[in-house]
Amino acid sequence: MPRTEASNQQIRDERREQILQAAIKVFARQGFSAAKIADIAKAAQTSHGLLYHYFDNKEEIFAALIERTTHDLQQFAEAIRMQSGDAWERLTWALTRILQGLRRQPDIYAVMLQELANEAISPELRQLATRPAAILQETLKQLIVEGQAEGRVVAGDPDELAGVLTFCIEGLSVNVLSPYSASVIFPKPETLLRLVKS
Amino acid sequence: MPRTEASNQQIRDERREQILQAAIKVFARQGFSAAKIADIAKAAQTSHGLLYHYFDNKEEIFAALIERTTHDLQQFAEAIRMQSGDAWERLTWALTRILQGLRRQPDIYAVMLQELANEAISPELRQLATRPAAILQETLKQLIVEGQAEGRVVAGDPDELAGVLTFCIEGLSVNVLSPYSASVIFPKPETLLRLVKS
DNA sequence: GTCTATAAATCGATAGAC
DNA sequence: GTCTATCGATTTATAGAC
Repeated sequence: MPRTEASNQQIRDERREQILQAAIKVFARQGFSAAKIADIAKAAQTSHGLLYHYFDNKEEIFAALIERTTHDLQQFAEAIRMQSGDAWERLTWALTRILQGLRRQPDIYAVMLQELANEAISPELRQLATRPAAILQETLKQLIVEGQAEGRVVAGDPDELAGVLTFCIEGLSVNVLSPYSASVIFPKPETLLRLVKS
Repeated sequence: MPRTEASNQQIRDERREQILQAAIKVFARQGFSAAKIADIAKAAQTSHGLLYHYFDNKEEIFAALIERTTHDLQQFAEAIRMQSGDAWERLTWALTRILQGLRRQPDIYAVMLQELANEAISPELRQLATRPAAILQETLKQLIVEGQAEGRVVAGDPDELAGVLTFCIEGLSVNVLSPYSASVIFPKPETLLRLVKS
């Protein structure tokens, strides 16, 4: 009995997912350039030959990761808008969720940040890589602007305030990934919120 | 007339300095792994062969950078202690100086951060690379503890507070280095200080 | 769909001339 | 002290068998 087209498709989807998950881990810990195709293949428990069956090259894998992250963050932004409560409550909720996500999976945030300035990546891809952080920052900015109208967020340039929050999250992600991160203290949401509280 | 020993020494010192300055730029923009010896040599305006006359290998260059940065930050910490005024005033001075330094030379901060989690670097070197950030954080912590005794710094875990400030500085440095950093807003010292102000 | 073997290119590091 | 030529190892990517 031959494999059906449907089950073949399922196999492909699973493999692709395996590879992407492995790539996140490897990119986060080695950086794009040092990450070897063989490393990703090993982490995904496949041969490196098969990897080229799913992606044209290393940049394609990276691009797929960035696109997924961009999509995830857009959904997150949407979820925040759907959240009930005033802007301050939604800002609290958002930062709490972000810090939780960072605890479970710091890898993707670290990839996002580390490759921003990396000239080893093509300019087109690097520009793509700026998107997730931009979405995050823009989302926070919206909440800050609304919060200022409510009087619960301190006056001041909302871009500056959203930027500082973003820097914090990015800096934390890389520190968490360090093998010497035992002493890294995860800030509480309230600690970060002090930055913008009026 | 042959070159004297003294002038030879001066040539060596200058070359070494040229190479280190070039290495900072290249490491910051490409990361340790993607940074090619040829790139560093070109930026330093020497042949790549000569580079090996001054350093045994790529890791040695990186180690020299880290050591210098560690030394510079130790001196900075000492300068802060020498500063007059209470802890709050010295904390303000310190953050102002750090942000100024980041404007002029974001490269070394970015190198510090980006290689923290990079497994392409030997464990010994990576541990060394944790020192500069640790010194920075420890210095800020001291000021925070003193500031809390004065009542001008908010109560709370000083390690957490110092950590958040450090994350901000690190995150900012990488964003500034990105070629798409036109929209990055340098936070004012007062903005960061809100995180710890009582 | 998956693997192994291999081609082709890149890059760190060395040797030797000046 | 400095350079060019080159080796050797690593790694991306492909080809072809199963």
